[in-house]
Amino acid sequence: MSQVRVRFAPSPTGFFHIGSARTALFNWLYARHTGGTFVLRIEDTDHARNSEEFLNVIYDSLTWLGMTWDEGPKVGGAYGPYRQSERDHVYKEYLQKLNDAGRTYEKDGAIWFKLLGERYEVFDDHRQKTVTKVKAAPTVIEDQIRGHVERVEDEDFVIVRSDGTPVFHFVNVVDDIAMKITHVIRGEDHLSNTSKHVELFKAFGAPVPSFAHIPLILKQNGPGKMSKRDQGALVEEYQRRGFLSEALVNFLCLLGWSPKDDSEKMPIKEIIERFDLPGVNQTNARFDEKKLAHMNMVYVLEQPADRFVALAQAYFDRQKVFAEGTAPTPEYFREVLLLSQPKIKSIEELPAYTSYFFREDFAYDEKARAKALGKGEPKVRLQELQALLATADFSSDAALEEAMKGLATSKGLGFGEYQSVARLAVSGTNVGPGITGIFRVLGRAKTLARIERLLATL
RNA sequence: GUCCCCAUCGUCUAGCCCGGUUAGGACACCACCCUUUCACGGUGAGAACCGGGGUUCGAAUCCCCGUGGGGACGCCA
Repeated sequence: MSQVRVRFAPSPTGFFHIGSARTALFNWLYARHTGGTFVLRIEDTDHARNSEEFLNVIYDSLTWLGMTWDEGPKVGGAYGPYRQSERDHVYKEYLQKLNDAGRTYEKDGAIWFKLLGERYEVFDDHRQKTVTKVKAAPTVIEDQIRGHVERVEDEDFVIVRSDGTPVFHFVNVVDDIAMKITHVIRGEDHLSNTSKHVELFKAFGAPVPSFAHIPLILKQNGPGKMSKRDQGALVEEYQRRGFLSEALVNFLCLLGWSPKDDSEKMPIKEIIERFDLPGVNQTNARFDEKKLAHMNMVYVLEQPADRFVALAQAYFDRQKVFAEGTAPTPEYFREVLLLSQPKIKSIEELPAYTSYFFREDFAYDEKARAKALGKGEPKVRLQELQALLATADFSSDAALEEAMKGLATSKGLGFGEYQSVARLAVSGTNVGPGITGIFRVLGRAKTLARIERLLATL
């Protein structure tokens, strides 16, 4: 059995698109599933704006998503170089093969690939000009996802531009041959190009790789496929916003592929085991950020404490949440985060969710204030709490809870009577972690000071 | 316009290949429960086989035609 070799071949445009990420992912999954090789090849043939910086966007995103490549830039391999801008000698050599076989000709200074068959002229009313066509037999594509596809490739096409640079169709096929690629897994937008590619493979006398054209990702609002300009289309955006890469990967896997039972959240190991080309759908999938958000929440909730804190720390640093010299101690920061973790859905809501832990001059939310102070005897409740907390045991949530419940019971009131005013006093809001947890993390001094601050306004 | 691909709840999908299901799950939405606020969680509801022909005792499932959606028609990749 021959070893599977797949490749992901992005062009460094400065963006790493969610659709590209999924194409990369399906290639990577297939390589890992089959024990094959995942090759990264940079298609930077015709780009004036082809800088290291743009390449780093690709490397960073792939790395962040956990897709390590076995051959390619940085890691090398037996079939390098892996940047097309460095492979001119290979293209010259292959062009010579085509010349020798009599399958090229020059026209308008460019080199064209000559299809086999009788030529005739016809007026193309879409392009509004007369074109030369070829009476060619249909090209057959046996696609692993689409099945048997036939398409007539009936026009010669340019393979080397008049400025001497080779075009995509040519370099793509040449590199696939030279790099011994066995499976071409790419977006369905390339299906129509495939007949050109197959004809080139045949002209080279090279074995035609197995094709698998995966469905496209459609934009969530409006018509058409998702493009770089669309909201939420860039991988780096999710990275910046503190999404968990495992969540994004898991979500992307489910866009166009299904394990065929009801499994959704799966560790990558399991996805690798279960992923296969025949399981890929044929229908385009609409990107749904709500479902991604849900997947992300599921992953956020189950993060081990250390990783959760590290992710949050990185996010706070990137967002410069704390002004110079105002950062809390790591111990305090950690306590606040662990108190919040079970309550939130994403890393990015953490700064707002925890802001009152890091400042004494927080504002009272108007609605929360009206609600908490609007009924009963808030002032009396606060005074009772003040007295209780002056001597209460702050060492655990349970101890504080017991004390507060005791107070409530002794006054014949519900826990909520104290909870709502206390929450307003210590946080200025009516949402947040359990009140006793807030007390404990804040500590006695801050808690009492905050109650005093609210009391002073009544 | 030509060619290619596709078609199950609003969305992602299972079921289709090998016809017989109360057409299943998840997200979202709604209701209720849990509760110490807010989340989480639990329970429940509503929600789909694009249309028309055919084949068949029987069609989401097989075939054809429409329609709809997507893609490709560059000296871009």
